[in-house]
Amino acid sequence: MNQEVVKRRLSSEERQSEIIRVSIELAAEKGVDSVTTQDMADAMQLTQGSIFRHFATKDDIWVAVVVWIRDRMMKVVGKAAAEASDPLDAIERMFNAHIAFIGKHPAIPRLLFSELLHKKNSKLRQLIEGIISGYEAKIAGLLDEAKAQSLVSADLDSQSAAVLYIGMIQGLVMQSTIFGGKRALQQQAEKTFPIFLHGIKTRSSSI
Amino acid sequence: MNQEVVKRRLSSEERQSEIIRVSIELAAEKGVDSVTTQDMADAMQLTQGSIFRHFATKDDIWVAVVVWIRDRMMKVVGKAAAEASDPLDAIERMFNAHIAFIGKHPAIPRLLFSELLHKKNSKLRQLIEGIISGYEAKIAGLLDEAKAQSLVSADLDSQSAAVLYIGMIQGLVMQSTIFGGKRALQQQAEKTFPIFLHGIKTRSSSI
DNA sequence: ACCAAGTTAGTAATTGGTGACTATCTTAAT
DNA sequence: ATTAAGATAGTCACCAATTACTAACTTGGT
Repeated sequence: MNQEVVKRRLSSEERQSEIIRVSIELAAEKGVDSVTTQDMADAMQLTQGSIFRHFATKDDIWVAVVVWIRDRMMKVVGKAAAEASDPLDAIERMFNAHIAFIGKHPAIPRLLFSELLHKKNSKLRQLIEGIISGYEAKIAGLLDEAKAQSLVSADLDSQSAAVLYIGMIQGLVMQSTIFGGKRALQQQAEKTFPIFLHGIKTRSSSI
Repeated sequence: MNQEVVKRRLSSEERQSEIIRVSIELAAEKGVDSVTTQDMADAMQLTQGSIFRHFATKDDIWVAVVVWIRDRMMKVVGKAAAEASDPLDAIERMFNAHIAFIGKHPAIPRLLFSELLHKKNSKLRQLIEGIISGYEAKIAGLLDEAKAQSLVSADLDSQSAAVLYIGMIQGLVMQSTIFGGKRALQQQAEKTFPIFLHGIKTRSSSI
């Protein structure tokens, strides 16, 4: 009758991963700020208090979430870049990897951009700032290489182009947040990247 | 001794404007979600309860804020576009007007992008979606005109370019949120726009 | 191989605090 | 004198964190 679901007891490490996972899920649904520890517990069929067996404070959970994201993203994007033949190819591969990653975890850009950035918190803020500015620096660096190889315009401002690159991703995410799901994201991304690419390629003397 | 500040009593209409004003200010400082009605009251030297003489619910305040932003932005951007000589010029003038407007009210993109977009609320969400998609449609429309006048590449996807345009603004805002103030925003914007512009101009057959 | 002792994850109830909203009184302005 | 804005003092709901306790593993000594 009572088909009792086997309630496994998880190790603290496993449970921490579980908490991180559901936190990301919940943040995708209702936004970071409105996710409560009760929500997390409900999503895991656990009591609210037991969360604090595994994390000292709720803030620590978000820190762990952002670290998780950073590590996964670095791995995925880094692998994509490693397979590239030249700097421009690397940027394109990173872009595609990034979009695919976001498609799998729609909550992530929402977590990184904007919301947590405005917390006084400092720990979280610094973490996120580090991720974004590191990413931007990586793109700018690749663009400098591309310039050295004459793949892009010599008078291109690499940093500004990197800002546009990241903005492009933000714009695509917002677009897909408003209209439709991830299918739209992929398709829209494919159409948008060439415009960016053309923007950084050699121009005809005049600005 | 007690240099009693003359505490004027405002009409409900005046007080509503005041509430909208301080709400935007506070949202810029600490993010929309963490602004309380107590914060607003403090900022106006008023008691918390009095707020509700002028707005029925807190949500109504944010609705009023977004409506205020929409009206101001439409006016500023619309005027900029009206002075333009051609569609591309209109886009550039709109961009500059938009950046200048954001420079004056740094909270605004934070209000529109992301945070309030993820509220179930519907009223607010619809309002914001309307603003963004309307803006995007306006840009896409101008790009279509530009295409008709052969000012941009004939095979340009106007909608994708509009996504990139909006993303560019988001990227610039985020950039200036992380590093430095509005001075940086203006300067960075001037360097970034030409890259976008070049991206939409005539390309050499191949994509 | 066994089991008592120790350890750790989970529960249930509670605490301290905060925030939106309200009912009632007070006062300034016409 | 009337009335609308503001003050005061609440209520109610929610939430992070804690505490006292229990159930389920793990392990070392026999």
